[in-house]
Amino acid sequence: MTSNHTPSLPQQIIGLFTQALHQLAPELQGPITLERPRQADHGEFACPLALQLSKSLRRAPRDIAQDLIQAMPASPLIQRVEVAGPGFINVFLTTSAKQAVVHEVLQAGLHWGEVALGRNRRVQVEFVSSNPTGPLHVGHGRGAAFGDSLANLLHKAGYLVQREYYVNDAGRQMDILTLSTWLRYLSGFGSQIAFPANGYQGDYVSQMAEQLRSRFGSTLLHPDTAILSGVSHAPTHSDASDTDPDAAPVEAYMDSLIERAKILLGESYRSIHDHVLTQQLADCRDDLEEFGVTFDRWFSEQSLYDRGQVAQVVQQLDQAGHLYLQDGARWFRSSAFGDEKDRVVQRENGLYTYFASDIAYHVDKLARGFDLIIDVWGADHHGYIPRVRAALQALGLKAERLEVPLVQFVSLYRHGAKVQMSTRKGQFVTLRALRAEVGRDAARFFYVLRKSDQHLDFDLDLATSQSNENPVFYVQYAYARIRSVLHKWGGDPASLLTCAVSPLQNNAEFSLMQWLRAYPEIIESAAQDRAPHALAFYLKDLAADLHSYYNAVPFLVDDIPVRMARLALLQAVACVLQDGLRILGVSAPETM
RNA sequence: GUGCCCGUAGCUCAAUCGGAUAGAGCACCAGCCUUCUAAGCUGGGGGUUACAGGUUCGAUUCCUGUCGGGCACGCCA
Repeated sequence: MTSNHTPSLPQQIIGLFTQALHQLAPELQGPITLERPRQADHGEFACPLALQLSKSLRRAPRDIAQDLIQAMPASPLIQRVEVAGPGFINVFLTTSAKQAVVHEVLQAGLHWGEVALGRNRRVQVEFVSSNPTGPLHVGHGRGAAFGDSLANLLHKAGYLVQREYYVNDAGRQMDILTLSTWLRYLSGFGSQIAFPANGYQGDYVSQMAEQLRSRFGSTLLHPDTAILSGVSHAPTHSDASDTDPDAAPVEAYMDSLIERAKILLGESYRSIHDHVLTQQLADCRDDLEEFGVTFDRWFSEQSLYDRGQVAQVVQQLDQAGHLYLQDGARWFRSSAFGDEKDRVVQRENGLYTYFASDIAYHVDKLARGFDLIIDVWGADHHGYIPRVRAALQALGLKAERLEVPLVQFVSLYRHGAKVQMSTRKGQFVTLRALRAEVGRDAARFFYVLRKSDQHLDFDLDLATSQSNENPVFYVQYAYARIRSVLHKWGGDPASLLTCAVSPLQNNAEFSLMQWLRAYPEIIESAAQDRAPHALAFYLKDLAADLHSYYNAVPFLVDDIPVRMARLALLQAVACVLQDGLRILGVSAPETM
């Protein structure tokens, strides 16, 4: 890790300010920060220290700045410092200090940008965690792209990262999928049972029904009369409107069908259940792998029940006096821990709620010794965070270790109109379909191109057009151009490590060196803020500078020292582009 | 109705945890390939940061209110 050896250049500059501050006002030892000015004529670094001290010292910022400059020790890194604007201290580096970054990058290679933020602390990132009841759609794709990029980013920033997928294999949704598949299977044999309005209607259900038929033949068959015995009538349109598949009669019809299925099928019900679960998980895993996303662990919700962890955690809450009975259900007094109301953990019928198993899940995570637990959730779950925190607090656990970045919804637009999506009816654009249309690279880059908590309008026409409007091509093209030049040159890349960089003197070159210098800072702040989009924007900016340089200056010139220096700079830029794209899950093509 | 998030160029979005003259891309206008990839570059127009107050050296950022949008408010998961 680079920062463990010699102090980085920004750290050295901060050291100079620290000494100056110590001399000027020994009693004030706050953290000193550096900023990167937007404008080149404001120097390489700007320090707002004088502005911040103004209040406590009760003096004009510019006067303080002047004194700080006087107190700063001389340094071979610094050409000059000056007071600017309301009281900024602008730092101008010497030419050699600016150029030194090229060799720093080349020596570090793909390790450039590694920072010690994580200090080898263990972090778990749990993301996607979609119900295995159907194909992943474009909303899950955003969670996958964000979570994976964030995990890469945290790793780069010095954390030990584990990726986990929480499989909701224990709930009613799985029963609904099981029943939906069975009903499709039965209709293949001529059954006339009305398909529930809230059943899963996608083509993949019919495909799984076909699999049941080839695997189990007709052994899962039961006559309609036996199935419908005692089942409430299927709701007609007068009972429930089309727009509300969750209406009570619809739910009751579904529940009674599931109950009959379990009774009639016995052991076979489990076989169907396991078959559809296995199929959906395999499909999900393949889909994500093709998206460049892999998980270290797939954690089964059912396993929490099998090991008795759900019952145990409810018992612990009860013993600690945080539960009470009301209306036949068992409630957790979460309002005592900041939640807006109390929550049920065990229903009147004796079944635990999803909330109960989720408490057990988070207790299990904490017990596994992570210093930081990051749950990437859809923004629609935001109201759920306080109750999980409340439960962990009630159990005396370190709830502050749980962090929940929210990923906002994705709206699809086709021909300027919003596309309606419904998982049950199969009317959604799948992640797989999106990848097929725009490709993995464009999809992954597009997804992280805005803040995760910002609503994302995914323009299918734009994304599927394969046009140069898609910014991923812009960044990849910069990398491919560099590779092309280096290939044409044909020399030994190792020779670039030792060549002199003093010929790098023009503004385009200094600008690129500034960007290279900024990379570790971008990694650190993006990891700290859980903001992969900051890296995406950085790469766009770096690529823009590279393209500009490419058009302004010839590289393969006759002057050997100049040629070598410029190629060294290109190689350094390529390193950062390649590494940044890797973190975002985007390929860095040699040619385009 | 209550809570959370959001409102920045015609469109899609940034803005270094309160910093200097608010920046990119697309679209529009004018230029640049007999030399390393034109999926590129150079220049130009485009803003009361939804609105009104407040906090201070300084506000797109923090606080209050209004307007507008999204989401959530189950013994579903």
